[in-house]
Amino acid sequence: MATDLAPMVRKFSLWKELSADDQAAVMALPYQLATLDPGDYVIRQGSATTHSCLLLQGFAFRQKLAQDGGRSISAVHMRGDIVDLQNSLLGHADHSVQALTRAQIARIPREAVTTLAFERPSIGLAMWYDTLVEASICREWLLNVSRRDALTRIAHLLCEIGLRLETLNLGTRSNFELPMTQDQLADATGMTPIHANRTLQELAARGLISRTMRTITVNDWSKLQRAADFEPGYLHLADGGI
Amino acid sequence: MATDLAPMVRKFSLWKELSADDQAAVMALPYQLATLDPGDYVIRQGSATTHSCLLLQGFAFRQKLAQDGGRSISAVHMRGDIVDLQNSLLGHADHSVQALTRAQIARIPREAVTTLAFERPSIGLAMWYDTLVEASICREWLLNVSRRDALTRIAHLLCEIGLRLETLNLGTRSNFELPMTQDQLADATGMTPIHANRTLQELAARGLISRTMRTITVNDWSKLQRAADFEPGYLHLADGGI
DNA sequence: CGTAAAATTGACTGACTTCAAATTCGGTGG
DNA sequence: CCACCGAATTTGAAGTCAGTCAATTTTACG
Repeated sequence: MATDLAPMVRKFSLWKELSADDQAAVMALPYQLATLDPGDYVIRQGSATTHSCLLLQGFAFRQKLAQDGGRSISAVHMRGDIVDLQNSLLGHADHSVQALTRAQIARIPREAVTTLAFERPSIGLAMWYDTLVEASICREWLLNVSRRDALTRIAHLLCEIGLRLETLNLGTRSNFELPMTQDQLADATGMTPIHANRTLQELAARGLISRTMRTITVNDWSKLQRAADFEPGYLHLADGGI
Repeated sequence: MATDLAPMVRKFSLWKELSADDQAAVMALPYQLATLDPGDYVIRQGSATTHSCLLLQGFAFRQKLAQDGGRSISAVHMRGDIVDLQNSLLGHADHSVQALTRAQIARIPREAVTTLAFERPSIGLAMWYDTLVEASICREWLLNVSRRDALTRIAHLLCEIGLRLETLNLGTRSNFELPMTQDQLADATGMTPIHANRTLQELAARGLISRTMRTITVNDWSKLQRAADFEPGYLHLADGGI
């Protein structure tokens, strides 16, 4: 059997224990592989949705645009994330998803996903759970943008990304490669790229992080966590499942 | 049969057509009624979750607190909203839900909800869809707070609330009673109550709205909509279902 | 190398916040 | 019916965090 969809099984297993049968059923989903370059669209705001996309490699992000061109990045996605469960069940995409880096995805027909979800409740619950965790992260970002100052906002995002990369063995929380530009960092924290740049410098000046271009080294995790007002509960990484 | 849960059927029917059997199954869910005063908690951040709560009457809101006491309101809920599908499937509540006005709720055991969802896929899909629409609204709010100025932010929230009230026959989009204080309005739009107050005055000064205390009259809906950068697609009110 | 994108720097501006006080509203009891 | 009180709203003045504009430097990459 092809094991391309193994990251999906790993993701679901974070939320709910799956039997061997369930795991096999996930891996047996029909799919089409595709490779994306940075900036390529996984789905475009307003278009009809027919597929769910699993991110196999690389990074992606969700974004919405304001009338004046202002951009809001509402999520960053990593290997194993089902980048498009959010949009694909709704009739129309209310936002866009784009590749952040070079990325590989698997496109799965929408009906195959929903059918599987209801044939196998464990899988269905894991999917549902997954969308709820995304919503939880979105609420935390809303708090981040609306009630924290620039330094805290950037620090918070760095904590979240570091921790999530560590969970995927793509780095450690104290040393990782930031997969986004300062422009994107700014759009994810609701500030200008100029100020995002100055805030990164301020974090370094205070000794909380060291950095070279995209590499972030956290000098003292618990100190950064405090400065970031970062409480990882909202990621629901160790909730004990459903 | 008791018809207390009829608002839930109406809500689900927005997302997916339900058979008579399905409708009966929803109404037959076990529940306990409770009445809440303004400020009473439906669920408290951090606590374990055992029930889903349906809002039968009145208004409620979701909130999260920052370390420094700053509050972010991440959703406003109305009659028929399942206020706690978000929290109740996750092990721990990552945010609080409180009554905004005097309110009546029905508490439904979590297992009854999930069991029904998988016994009857139409109902399950409607529930899932409901949580996805909430996530969509959250992303729009994130854009609102992070990339729009104060005037546009407040106008946008007024448009959303007006439209949702109209959908529930609790007013019209051009004339409705705002169910929240200016303090709460400020926490939902990421600004200070002082500035929220001045922004309301500015909206009135520009002739976009008239108001007496909590009553909002929209003088020219399409003008307000333009000023608000309000595109109602994110509410998914007429997607044609799944 | 050469080029475009990304990062960085500097000076200036302004939208929103902060702090402090006054006024109005809504409900309660005399 | 009116006096009272806390909550909500409103007003004013001064301060600041972050935005804007414009230019320079560094980096990635063919």
